[in-house]
Amino acid sequence: MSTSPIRLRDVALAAGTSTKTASRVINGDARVAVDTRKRVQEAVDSLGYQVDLMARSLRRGVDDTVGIVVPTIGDPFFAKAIEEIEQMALPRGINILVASNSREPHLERKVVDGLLARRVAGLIVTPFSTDYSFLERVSTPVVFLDRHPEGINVGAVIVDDEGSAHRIVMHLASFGHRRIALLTDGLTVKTSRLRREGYLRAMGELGFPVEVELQATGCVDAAQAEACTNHMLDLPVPPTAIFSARSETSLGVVRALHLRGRTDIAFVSFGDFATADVLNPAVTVIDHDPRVLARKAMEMLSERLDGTPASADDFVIPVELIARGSGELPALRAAS
Amino acid sequence: MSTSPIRLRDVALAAGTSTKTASRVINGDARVAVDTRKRVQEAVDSLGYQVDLMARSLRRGVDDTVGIVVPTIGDPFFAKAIEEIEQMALPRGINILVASNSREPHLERKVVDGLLARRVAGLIVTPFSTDYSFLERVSTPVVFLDRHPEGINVGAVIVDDEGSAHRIVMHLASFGHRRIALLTDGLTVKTSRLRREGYLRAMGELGFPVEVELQATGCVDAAQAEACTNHMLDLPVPPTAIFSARSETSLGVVRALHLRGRTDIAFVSFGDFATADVLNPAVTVIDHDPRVLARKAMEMLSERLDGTPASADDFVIPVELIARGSGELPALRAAS
DNA sequence: CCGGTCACTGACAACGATTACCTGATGGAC
DNA sequence: GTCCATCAGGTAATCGTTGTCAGTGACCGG
Repeated sequence: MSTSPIRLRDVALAAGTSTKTASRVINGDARVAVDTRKRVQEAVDSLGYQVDLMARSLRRGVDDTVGIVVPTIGDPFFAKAIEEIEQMALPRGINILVASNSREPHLERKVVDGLLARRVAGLIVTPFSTDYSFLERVSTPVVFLDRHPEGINVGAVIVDDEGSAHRIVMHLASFGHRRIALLTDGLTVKTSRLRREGYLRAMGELGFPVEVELQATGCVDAAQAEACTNHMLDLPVPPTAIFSARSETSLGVVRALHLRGRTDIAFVSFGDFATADVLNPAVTVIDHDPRVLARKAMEMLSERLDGTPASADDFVIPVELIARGSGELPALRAAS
Repeated sequence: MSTSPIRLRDVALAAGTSTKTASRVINGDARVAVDTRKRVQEAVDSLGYQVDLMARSLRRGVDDTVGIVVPTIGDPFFAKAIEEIEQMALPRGINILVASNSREPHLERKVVDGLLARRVAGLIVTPFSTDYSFLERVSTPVVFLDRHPEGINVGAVIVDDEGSAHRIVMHLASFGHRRIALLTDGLTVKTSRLRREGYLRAMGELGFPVEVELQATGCVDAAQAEACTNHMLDLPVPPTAIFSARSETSLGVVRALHLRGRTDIAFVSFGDFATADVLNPAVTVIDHDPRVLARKAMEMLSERLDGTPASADDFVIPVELIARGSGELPALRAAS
């Protein structure tokens, strides 16, 4: 059976002090006589006292937690980001509340509100597609991760989506490709839009025709990406190169290319994934490390939690193009 | 700037009732007159009132949260499990607190205590290697995930580790393999021990020699697994088949085999991974779906939260051997 | 020897919601 | 017409901790 919980007053009683003094010891207040501190400390140890964080948080007005909102927790990208944040929070005694908006715009607001009702000390959010201006009324510090939100101007940690996408297309073009296909998540997602813009700009600059049939802009998961890839390969004139704008969709593309034995088609992925360098050919990617983004986001949030004046500027993480082979395949079957 | 927060008394004032009545409405108490209820409801809506969950939890004694403890959040296996739990918790208005023990036995207790201090309603824990008997003094419902803990007899959702490992070895043996290598995580991890036991039992039953050099029992991550695999391939008489006891280590094995062009070596992975069916040869795995485990764990926890008498029995999830090719490669280079 | 710091300590209220207990009505049964 | 059950709703206590403020000696300079 459960032992009755030990409260601060039990400690105070055992130590022969007031609860206030016991509280002071627990919170490391210097103004406590050495022997009093020792008595309280002993009482704490022998009774096995643990602060009731619920009560503390109510009294203090904030909870020592950071809320994290991502579209899907299971996505390795976000899972790694969450891990990084948790690792940084742990030593500070901060716990993390994880919530997903399940890629549902109508849930985003609710999920964030739920976290705020818990009085989280701070929030790290990967916006999906909601207008986040409602956060302006809130005093809780927020940092956005991977995407800049709509309707509000606060700090976000991002990468140069548009520029990197542009670079990928240029890279493929330098190997002779003209028919370059694009696979993205739905365009309500800001990163998808930006990456597509980079693609379009590059195609325009190169003077390549931009064909609708080479753009699959609604691949929410690997399965859909696989289907879209298959569809493209069945076109009368299929693409000679594919640019997948997300790791998750890349898995689908890889699956389609390998199952159909079309590994002669060039391929670049925006975002690395586990076996990218083991496949044959190994997959060329834009490095897009969630840990790096997460670390920076948590640093920014920590500053705000410590009351440091918050710059609302975005922080852009540099990325790298890692050429592994699949992105350097020549366009053998000459451009149409 | 931030609007002053709306409290229950503001709602009560606006609705012309006492806070108690407002509270009743919010908590769906039937004993409230229809029009009173309506007035309160309107006040809530127009003021945008949100319950302060901190205060509510203090009063109630428990918080509507479920704590999850895993070794590493970034591991896709656990990430998927967490996702599943979150999905189930969301509609019940339950938030989840995620913490990792970072594979550090000395952190396990601390992390769990931290969650308990938060008065979580329940816990789902994947134990690493600590004695969990301290949980017996606690009244918080706990369900263990993937591994049965030491020192305590409560419900756990697991798979038949020993039996499945045994099956894998038998499978490989049926294709002529005798020199079957084993790669596991550290043996302080219970699943590793059990899978190794299954391996040893099968080898014994088959009358195959069990060689120390064919057992790498400390592969904590993919990189180490890769190194161990390379080491084994360099043996005078290398193995003809490899059994990796964990998805994470499988990635390392795959990497080594592919980079060295030794895809003629048979391979079976305990646990599926993203590109397993795309590789050449596609990787044979024991299906070990984190979502299925997580769903069952959350169901068990929900029952306990609802006060249903808790059976402390383990629940064993059935698994399947998915033959994809790599596990069915014959032992061409005849057993020594 | 006195006013003034300084170091330490405790009583009390408050955080915001819920719960135990209580008060008046209302209404139907007898 | 009386009485009890039932319903609506209010009052005050409470959850466990911490901030505010007051207070007690001890010690110091003058």
